[in-house]
Amino acid sequence: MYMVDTEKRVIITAALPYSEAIPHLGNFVGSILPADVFYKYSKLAGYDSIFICGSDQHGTPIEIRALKEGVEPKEFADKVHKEIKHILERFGCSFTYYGKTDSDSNKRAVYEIFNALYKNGFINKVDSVMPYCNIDKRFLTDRYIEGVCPYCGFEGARGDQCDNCGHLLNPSELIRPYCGLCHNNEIEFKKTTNLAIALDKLQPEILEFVKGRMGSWSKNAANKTISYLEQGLEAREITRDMKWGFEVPLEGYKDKVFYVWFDAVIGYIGISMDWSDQWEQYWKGKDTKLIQFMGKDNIEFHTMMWPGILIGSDLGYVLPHTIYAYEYLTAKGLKFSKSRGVGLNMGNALEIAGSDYWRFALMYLAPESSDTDFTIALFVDIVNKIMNGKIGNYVHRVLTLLKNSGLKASELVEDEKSMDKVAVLTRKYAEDFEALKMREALRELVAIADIGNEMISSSKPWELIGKDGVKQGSEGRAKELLGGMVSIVRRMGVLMWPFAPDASSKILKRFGISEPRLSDLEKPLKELNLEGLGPVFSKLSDKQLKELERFEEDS
RNA sequence: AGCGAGGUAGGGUAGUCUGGAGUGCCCGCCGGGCUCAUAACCCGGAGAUCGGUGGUUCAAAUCCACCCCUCGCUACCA
Repeated sequence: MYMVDTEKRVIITAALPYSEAIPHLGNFVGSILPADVFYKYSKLAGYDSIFICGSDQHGTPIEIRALKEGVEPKEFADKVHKEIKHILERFGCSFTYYGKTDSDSNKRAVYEIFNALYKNGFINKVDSVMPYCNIDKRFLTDRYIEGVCPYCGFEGARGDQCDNCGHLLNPSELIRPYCGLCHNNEIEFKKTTNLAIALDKLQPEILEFVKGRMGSWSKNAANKTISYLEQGLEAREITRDMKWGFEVPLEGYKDKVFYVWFDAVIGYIGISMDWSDQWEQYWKGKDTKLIQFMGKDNIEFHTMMWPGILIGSDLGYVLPHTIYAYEYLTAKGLKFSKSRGVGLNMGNALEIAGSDYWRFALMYLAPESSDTDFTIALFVDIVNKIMNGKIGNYVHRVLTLLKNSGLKASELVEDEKSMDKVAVLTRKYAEDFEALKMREALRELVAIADIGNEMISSSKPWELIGKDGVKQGSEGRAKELLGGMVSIVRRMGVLMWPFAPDASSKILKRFGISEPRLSDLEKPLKELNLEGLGPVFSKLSDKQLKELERFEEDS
């Protein structure tokens, strides 16, 4: 019935969270959550899919953060990695493997790819002059050199941008520059040579790749990429003068490390290597579809640089099939924060409400095509009205009716005709998913609940079924009505799994389903376990609301 | 400043590629119904100069031009 090619292998990835801090809800809904939801759908549909993600551990911010805390960067990054992994699991994410970029496997993958790029002639040397702090004995990235803004005279402008007037800056433009780390002014501009990937040489092949694939990309990713390509790509540096990272395996560059973006995108492969020996069947499989989710700030890395790396190294890895870049979930009137304790991050969100509530509400508002505001009022509405009122209440009232009727589920009759609308919505649900319109798919589920509730209202089953069973002579009618209603409960349980896995499992357990598949919907109803009936969802309590309000902006 | 995305009832969105009556959805609001269910559910209604101006067209939310506002990127944040 569902036109799914189960022979096809699928790799699903989400942009790797940077292991400096616990992601906030906006980060979560911008890549990992939709990726996880899509992965769960792919399992429902019967795809041979894997879901790969992990922590991005290198780069200057982590090195400096560790320095400040007086620990080794690796120790710091591994600690945060464990915290992120734990919180994502608590949010119901079912990664095939959640790894990290600072691993031996990823180092092997990076070296293999770098050596191939080098051999194939796509590695350039690039000379540049960079600020160097003679006290800290290190080169400073644009962010970590400060001084007076040449445009507005603001003291404390950073080398990349002035926070006061918004002007974009170069470090050399700063007046009276000083080191952003030790605040001394012993700055020297020194020459350094780094390695770069020759995206300019790879441009024709990247262009060809983009043209062939952009039909299945999100609009922002496709258009931005075309615009970049029209302007022409430049060589992009892949090494840095710092200690934390994978050292460059080339004579003359061994005191440098690979640039964090380079080993982060390759991390998708490196992390898969840590997962299983089967990794190659996926990454080098001819028919593998690579589907990648990310926030809009990550587009160019996935649409040009990453394909450029794969094309230039020519090692037989699959290129991205679908690139879906989410807009931002903004938090008007709410504090979304990455730093602990200050705002609503993934950790304290779970202390207020269970993961199902966040997953469902966030996907209901998922910023698929434009920035979307997340407010407490919206969250409360979605939980109380949609999840609790429509879906949870429907499940509960039908199962209660069934229990009161004393009828066995196996003797219920499903009236095909009354199920037509529901079947159409289920088909739309699958189509929405295939088109990555997951928010729409979730709305089909809500529409199914609407149909269920309407069926109950119009057929008035309480006239046939009392607390002590079905009224004399109404058994046939009761079996018909309950057949449709109960099968909708099962359907909602299955279709809800990607969005609210806990509640879904709770419902499906009654039907004896542990690994839901869309094909379960075609099976006749079996006996149900109606032990301990209770609400599937509940409304947010006053206590929960109070806790949420703590995260409202004071202004 | 350049490039990309977005601006649609009180709020949130779909529709825009491929022009055809302001067409749909969720919340809120108003009115009615129901009593199986969690003060839950169902039905009906009101509410929109489709960011602005100008243009093309028999016809524009949709196509073109210019302008305003929000977000992102601009190659050394990741």
